[in-house]
Amino acid sequence: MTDLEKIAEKWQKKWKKAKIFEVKADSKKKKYYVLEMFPYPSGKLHIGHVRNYSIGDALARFKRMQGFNVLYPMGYDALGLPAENAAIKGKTQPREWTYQRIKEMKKQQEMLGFSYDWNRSYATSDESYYKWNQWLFEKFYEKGLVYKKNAIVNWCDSCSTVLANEQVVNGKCWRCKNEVKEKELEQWFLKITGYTEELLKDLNKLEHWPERVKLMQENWIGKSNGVNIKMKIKDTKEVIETFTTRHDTIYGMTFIVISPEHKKVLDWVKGKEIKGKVKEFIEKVKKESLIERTSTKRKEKRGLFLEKYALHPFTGKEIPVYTADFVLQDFGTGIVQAVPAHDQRDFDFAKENNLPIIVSVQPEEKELKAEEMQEAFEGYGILANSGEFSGMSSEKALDAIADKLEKSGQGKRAIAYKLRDWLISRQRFWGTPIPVIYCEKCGVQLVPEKELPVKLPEKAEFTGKGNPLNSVKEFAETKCPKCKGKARRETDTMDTFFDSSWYFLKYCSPTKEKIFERKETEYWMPVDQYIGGIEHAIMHLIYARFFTKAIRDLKLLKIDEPFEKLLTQGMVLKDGKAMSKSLGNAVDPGEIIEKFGPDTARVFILFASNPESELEWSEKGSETAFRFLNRISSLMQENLNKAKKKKKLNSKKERLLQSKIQRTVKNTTEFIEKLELNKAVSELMQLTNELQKFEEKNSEVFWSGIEKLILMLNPFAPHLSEELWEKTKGKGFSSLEKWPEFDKKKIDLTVEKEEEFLNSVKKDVEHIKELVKKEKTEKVKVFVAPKWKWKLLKKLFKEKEKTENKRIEFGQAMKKAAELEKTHKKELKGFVQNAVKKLNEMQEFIEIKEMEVLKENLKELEKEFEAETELVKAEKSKEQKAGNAFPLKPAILIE
RNA sequence: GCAUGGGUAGGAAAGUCCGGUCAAAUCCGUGGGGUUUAGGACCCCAUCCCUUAGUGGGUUCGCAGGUUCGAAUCCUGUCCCAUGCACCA
Repeated sequence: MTDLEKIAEKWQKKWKKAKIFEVKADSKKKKYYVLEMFPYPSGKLHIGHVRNYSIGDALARFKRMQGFNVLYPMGYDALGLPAENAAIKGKTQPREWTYQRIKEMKKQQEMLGFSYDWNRSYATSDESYYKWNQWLFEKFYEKGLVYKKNAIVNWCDSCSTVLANEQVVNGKCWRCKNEVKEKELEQWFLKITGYTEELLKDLNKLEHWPERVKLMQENWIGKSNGVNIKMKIKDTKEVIETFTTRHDTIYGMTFIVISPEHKKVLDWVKGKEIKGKVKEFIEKVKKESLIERTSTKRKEKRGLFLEKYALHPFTGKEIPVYTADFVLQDFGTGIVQAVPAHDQRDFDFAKENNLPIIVSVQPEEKELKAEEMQEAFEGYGILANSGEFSGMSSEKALDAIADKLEKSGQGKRAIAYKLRDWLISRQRFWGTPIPVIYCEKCGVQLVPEKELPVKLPEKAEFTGKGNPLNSVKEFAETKCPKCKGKARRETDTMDTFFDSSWYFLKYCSPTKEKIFERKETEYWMPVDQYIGGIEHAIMHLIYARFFTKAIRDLKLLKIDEPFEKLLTQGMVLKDGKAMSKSLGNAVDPGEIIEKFGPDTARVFILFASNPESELEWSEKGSETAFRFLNRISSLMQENLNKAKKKKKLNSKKERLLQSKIQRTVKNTTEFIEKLELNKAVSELMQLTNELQKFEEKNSEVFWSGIEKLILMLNPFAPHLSEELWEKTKGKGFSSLEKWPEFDKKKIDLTVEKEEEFLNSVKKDVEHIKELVKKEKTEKVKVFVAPKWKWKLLKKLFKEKEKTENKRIEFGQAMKKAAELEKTHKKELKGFVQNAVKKLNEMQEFIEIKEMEVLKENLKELEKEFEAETELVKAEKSKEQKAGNAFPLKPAILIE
């Protein structure tokens, strides 16, 4: 309601004025760096943004209250296509459009009351930011981490630019979902493959990353251990190399497949009759979009015989060489040994082309016969038809065969990765200009450091065709920095993922003179908690890790990994579907803020679901949150007049409430620490209920509960927290208060457990009653026995069951008592005895004529069954090993 | 196909690591009552099924088995769902 809105505005102003969220590096203080993935400024805040920032702000506020020096910044990933598309559509320029959106977005963020240090904010489209993109590019160039090459690249028609491999999702453009084509172009690459091993290995260091993200990166890197095998081509001096991880099947090789893009293919068919056919085939493959080519739905494999034979390295047999579309150019060597018996793809191809099948690995269960096989056997087994290796297991053969290849110089162990170098050229305007000049005489020249940044022109024409930078003469035409002659500027710009690969470093020290102040940056880094969407699991998160390592190797920083903890938040759904503009089902968070204020929006979104799970949007949900906040508010304000004459009480109820308050403090703290914020809110709701039910609203406990509740509310509903804090205390900021600390001493276990315990006893008694009724007996014996004696008891009574018609059952109350006595020895001295007493008293309620309660009186029984003492001992040590506290339980004997 | 994470009351979502206090927190929804000019809001009670004044009984935590005196919780198998990867040799 407007009330909450007014409060929000009031406190946002106060915070700003008092500058309470501005921070400085201070080596004396413990730091904590909370970071959300910065947004692309599309203008309006999406509900997913609200969720993202509500999580981050809750943590930032929590850590701040715990006494940490908290860095919590916000910025804008402001370069990129949408601005340019807007320019094509309308009369605006990308710059104008972008900064307008940033303004709008920032306003909304401020309305929500996030505790950012706005002083450190920037946009990647600021010249003072992208200057350092260019600077880094040059440093990387000098280090050999940047290179230009002619390559087959992924081309998106609708974005009219190339894409990195990471940006191709299922053969489609990650942004516009258009099908991606192959195109041959000269482009700039970053040598991320120089860090493949480290990127893979260091995943182990990331203990606090979600397993699935690490797994996705691992898969993306795609390491395969295998061998490269050299094979001579018959009647020539040529040697080709195949890569395989299954060299144990080498004797099953019946043909070779080379990828259609491989240079050798055209070489080989030169001047031959099949040339035409082969060329046609290659063209066909190239024209196919990636999605068609890699579809698993298509089973048939297309290929051609190249009229060449390779010689088997061990047997010297002639092996025909084919080219086929199922072999990829850029994995391994682009050539594979085909073993139809043990690889499904090879099997399919062999069947279609009538190629022989040789079984070289036999599974253990049955014997394979080549003629009868319906599918390939891809498992490990025992080698057959494999010369000297026949009879060996696959596992052993892998090593033995690799050894033999290496010794004979016919091959060596090799590792292949799926990860390729990162293509960063983009044929677009609104990106960081690549600081390179092409001179006819001097070739590729870097723009001298002093001349950085290479600025984007103020204006350009956006026709939607080609890169607008090409048509800006002042930009494209330049002089060679070396010979001062006529030269042309690189008009490709950088992939915007370049910008976001190091932006978290810039927040640490917003200086303009350097890329960053080392000392400050090293103080703040690494990011302690990073929060963002799962969609960046590979692209952004692997690039950022790569940059951090590369920057370390430039000796600019000493940090290996940028993000200590990672939380990947779930999506916000409506009717089970992701919300999106294109589906037209997006909820505007602005409406809720207007209706209920920012606190409500935040509490609702945090309470509705665990941050990692998906969140189902509901209209009612925000009302709940709103009511909850109002309830706290009125609970406090209605009783404010009673606060002055606080009474000290010492009733059981009061002690129970005190315990409850402490439990809430403990649980809430732990939940926020684990970022299980929905549970934290639930805890606060429970405490609110308890406080409301508590009758003595003028008591000290009640008010200490209220105070703690208000403080613990700050991370979730900061404005209301401040308002209520001011009302109780008269001054100050709750945001600057100390987070309530759990005080074990204030928990009154005795009282707390009493009821619980009595209930247990009651249950046991009731159980006894029931048994009595069923068994129609009038006599009951209750033994209180350690658990390790149960086995014995059981045996004992099994006998009696037969001979004397007696039964045994086990209760639980005494166990409870015993456990408590053990873990809380001092507080609960004599609890067990009490329990026994209670149990005796309970007899009154049971219509049993005779009931004995005996504690550990089993010695006599043991004597009766002396042979069983060994059993008892064994059970006892087993229990103790398992660390069971004090497994004392009553055994009930019915006679 | 491979990998990971899940399946809990009308809905969302705790509890599962560490078995007994679990017919199972919390929130919504639904029903009843109080307050209110009405609506809303607020407060109280109920909400798996049968039964009672309190109470008692029955059936539940995807499905099927197993371990145990005792299983939502441990073990085995199985089905379903979500996400990611996928002609990677």
